[in-house]
Amino acid sequence: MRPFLKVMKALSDPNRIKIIKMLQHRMMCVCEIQAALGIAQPSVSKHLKILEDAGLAASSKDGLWVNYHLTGGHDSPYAASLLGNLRHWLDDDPEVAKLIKGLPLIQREIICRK
Amino acid sequence: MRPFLKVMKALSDPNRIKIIKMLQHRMMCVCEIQAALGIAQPSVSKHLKILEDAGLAASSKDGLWVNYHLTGGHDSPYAASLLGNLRHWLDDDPEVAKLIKGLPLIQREIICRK
DNA sequence: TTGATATATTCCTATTTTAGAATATATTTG
DNA sequence: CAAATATATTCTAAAATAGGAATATATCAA
Repeated sequence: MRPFLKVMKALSDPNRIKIIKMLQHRMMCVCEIQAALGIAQPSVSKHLKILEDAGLAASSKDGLWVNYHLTGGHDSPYAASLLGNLRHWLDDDPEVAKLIKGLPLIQREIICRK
Repeated sequence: MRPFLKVMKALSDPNRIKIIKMLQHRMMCVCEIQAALGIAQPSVSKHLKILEDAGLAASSKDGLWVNYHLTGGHDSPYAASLLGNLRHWLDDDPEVAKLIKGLPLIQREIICRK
């Protein structure tokens, strides 16, 4: 039951759903996600940790950056199934659509690096 | 986004999942669910309301009793899909299995009617 | 090594969620 | 109509959640 509930809870927050929808298009580092969502950096890190714990996302370090990407849900059948559904769900949600449309403008070399 | 989140939130609570797993076997009234879960009656009513609002369950009155049953998810594609998955998911969860096994003993004529 | 930068963690606050007691509503029965 | 019963609603307290400020950690560059 626990792993199932973790996936459901992870998918119960709009910012985390937005993160997933963006990661469907490409991997992103924390500061890119922060810029896209317009929320504080620690909030982004915490959301990502919740997605990781649920088996929905994973990360790999690249120097200072930590790149996050979606998993295939190999650990969790629940994660696998929901990630599959979310592949097409919410594509026409206004907020999601706007985010995706603006995604090309979010580039770590421009957004980060003060 | 809102309807999707409603379904996810509705499925983020263990008692509500247990209710769904029981309703897969038969319709139940509030006092039967209360007896099965061992929680207060108002808590059951509130859980049921959340399941209804998400489009996962529906009710019909029969005298003093209110019978709850699962929907086909006709209002919500999210509800439909998740209900389909939950048809087999968590069947071997210990708590769920125990609940289902005890289901035949839960009969409104015996449980309710003081 | 020092300074700068990206990310994670801690701490605190505000909001939401859950649970149950008390109460209200509705329906059946006498 | 009055009593009994099943359910819903309200209210309050406890727990979980989300947010950001402050801080810690880690890596790169000079």
